[in-house]
Amino acid sequence: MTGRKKISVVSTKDSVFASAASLFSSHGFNGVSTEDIARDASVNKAMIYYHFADKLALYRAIVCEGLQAMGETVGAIAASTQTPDKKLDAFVEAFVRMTETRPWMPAIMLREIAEGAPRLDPETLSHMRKVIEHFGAILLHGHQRGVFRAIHPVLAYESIIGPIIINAARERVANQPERRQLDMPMLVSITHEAVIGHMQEAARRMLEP
Amino acid sequence: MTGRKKISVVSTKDSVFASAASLFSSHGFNGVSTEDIARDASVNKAMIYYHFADKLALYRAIVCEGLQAMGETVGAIAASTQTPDKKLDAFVEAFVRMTETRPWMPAIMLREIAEGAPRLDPETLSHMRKVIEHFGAILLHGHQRGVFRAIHPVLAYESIIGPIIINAARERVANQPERRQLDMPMLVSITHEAVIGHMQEAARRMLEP
DNA sequence: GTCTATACTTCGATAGAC
DNA sequence: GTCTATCGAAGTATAGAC
Repeated sequence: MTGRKKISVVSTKDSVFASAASLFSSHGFNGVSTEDIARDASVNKAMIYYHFADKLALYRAIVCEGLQAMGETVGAIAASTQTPDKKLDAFVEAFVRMTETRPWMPAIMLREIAEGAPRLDPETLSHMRKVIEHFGAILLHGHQRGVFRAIHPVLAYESIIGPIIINAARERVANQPERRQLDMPMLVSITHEAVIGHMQEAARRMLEP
Repeated sequence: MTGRKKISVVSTKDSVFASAASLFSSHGFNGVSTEDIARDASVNKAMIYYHFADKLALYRAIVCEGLQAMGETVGAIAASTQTPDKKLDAFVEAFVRMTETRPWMPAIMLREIAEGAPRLDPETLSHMRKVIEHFGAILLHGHQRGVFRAIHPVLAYESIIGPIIINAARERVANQPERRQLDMPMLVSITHEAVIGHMQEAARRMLEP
């Protein structure tokens, strides 16, 4: 308890991380300047370079943290003793919950897919791979039990996480006040419970033998 | 036949368009400079500004052309006299064919979703809206005939086009020679026929009453 | 840990000759 | 239609005082 320097509950490093995550999510890596981040975090620009090696290291830290968490969550589901159907439901719900706890991730993931993840370091790529591998294990478990049909694991993976992250990214910008003017079908709001229910049902139907 | 100035089959304007489409697709609007485009098109940088008002106008022309074509294709399917099931199959196939005829579109669409399309002009947005509306008409047709269950049209739309464009974007970078080294599950190649078959089946199962 | 000032680079865009 | 040269703005990063 000695030497408490700050009253504020969040450190500058956390402020930078939070602002950068939000801005990178909205505008992409190249659409955000270090000045934008400093302004949003109410922090001096030089502080970014005190806490992170450079802009790229900051970006990587954000993506790595998110994918690591996803890898652990999906790994726990795959390793559990539930039935394949329950695992599938849990996988869908976990992905939707991730869009709540880390709302910056969906848009970032979409951009990484679009670009082929050229910026990600090996550690982050390994977390990304683990998510797919654990999902594949769930698929295999169900197939061996005869409750899932044979299916290409990558197509199945994309068919489940694709709609979830696209819907989350779409809804995130739809909820921005300045966009409320345009009444587009793309701007409707859908509850997360509805998304979970829809995707669990769609996934179950897709995998039924 | 008077005054033919050029031997080359493609005009400079088309070269600029093609190079810009490919580069924007790979690196995003902010990830590409006008110099990059000029170099790739083997054209002087000033020529870009002769044919297009500015970088943004060039980008918009590319997105607008692609979405207009999609809107017309889906509109024709919705207006046809086929059964709802056949329309659904045709919709899936049309989307996959679009990823072949305009391979730059999937990644661009993913980024536009991630950003909430802040760069698109009203005309382009209207083409985008038409695609969804025509898809919604197919859904309604099937529901009225009792062959599709009630379902949120936006969720259904995202559930079909999401996996298609994500798979196309993923495969596009997977096929780049310099990425072949990393053996990731994300780098497998899947034939378009397999994608069409999978998504037609998944869509049919999703919409079955 | 925090801030100011600045060096260095890249990029979008245009003027003007041919 | 094509090209060279260049201006001005914006962005990354660091040096160094406090």
